[in-house]
Amino acid sequence: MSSEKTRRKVQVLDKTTGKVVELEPIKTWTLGPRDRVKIKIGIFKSPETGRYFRARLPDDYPV
DNA sequence: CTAATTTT
DNA sequence: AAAATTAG
Repeated sequence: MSSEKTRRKVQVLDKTTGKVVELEPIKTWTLGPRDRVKIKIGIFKSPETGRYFRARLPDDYPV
């Protein structure tokens, strides 16, 4: 549906406000070149500004 | 630059 | 089509 599995809240730095907030990602995916270690990315919408922003997720986030 | 993904 | 996200 949204991401996959039980999406939980993550502490992320809201790049639009500069504040740290706990949000659920709209969607998450892994990012990285084929032969490199991949990182996890989530897309969020700031509750303050309504702006979208992406942020890295913890490596153990259920994607 | 490469990777995926979405919003602008 | 561009930007943004991380790091090797």
